[in-house]
Amino acid sequence: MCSRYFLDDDGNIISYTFRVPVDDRVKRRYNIAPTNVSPVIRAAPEGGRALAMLRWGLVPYWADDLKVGTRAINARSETVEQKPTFREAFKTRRCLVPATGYFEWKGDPGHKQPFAFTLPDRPMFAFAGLWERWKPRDGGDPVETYTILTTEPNAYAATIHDRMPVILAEGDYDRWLSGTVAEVRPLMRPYANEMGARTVSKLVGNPRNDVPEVLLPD
DNA sequence: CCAGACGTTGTT
DNA sequence: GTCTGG
DNA sequence: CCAGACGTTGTT
DNA sequence: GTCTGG
Repeated sequence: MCSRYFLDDDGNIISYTFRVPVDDRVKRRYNIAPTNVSPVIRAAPEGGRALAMLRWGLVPYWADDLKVGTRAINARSETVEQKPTFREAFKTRRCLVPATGYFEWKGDPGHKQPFAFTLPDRPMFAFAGLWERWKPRDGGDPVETYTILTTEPNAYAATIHDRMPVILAEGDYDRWLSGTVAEVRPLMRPYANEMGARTVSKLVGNPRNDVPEVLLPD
């Protein structure tokens, strides 16, 4: 399971834009890749929820550098409570990761075909995520990062891949953000409703290669 | 004891 | 920070 | 987009 | 400096 993307109203892949807090430039992306700063939703200290821009790839607070995060883009829900990298975040720093779809690849190495997954009844939805705050040893600005939980695939996802991201029901958002460990544990399960998957160009998601903005026909 | 890992997936 | 392996 | 690599051989 | 990988 890897990158997510955003669609327009017609279901075509589009770039999405957001303002980077650091320099206020407008960044345009076709796809979210590991290490990209991208939107997540957390419980706000003052109550309610807050959108924030975090870097994809969780870096635990005790890490020596950011490199650890490039490998922690996903966390297995089956082991998240035991793994040193994730267990503290799982207790108190959960987040929602918004998306309109995600890519998955299938096939032999060198001939892998990418597929775009969507939820027919939910134009936008949320993955279950965790976040962390890492402080550089040299006293630089803290860096906030996140990861996406994975689980076993449902019948749809299983046709393409052996894992899938944890997709939350809308009614479970608050529970995921603020519930106890016992309350959120049962939420980490395969998505129960219908999903769609379409083949897309192998160049999708890579802006450097003039990414086509439209899904290819089935 | 101390050094080293701490993770998931397997594409472009 | 904490666990594991040597 | 941006961080990171940029390379090959292989025994003291 | 430029290409690649995430």
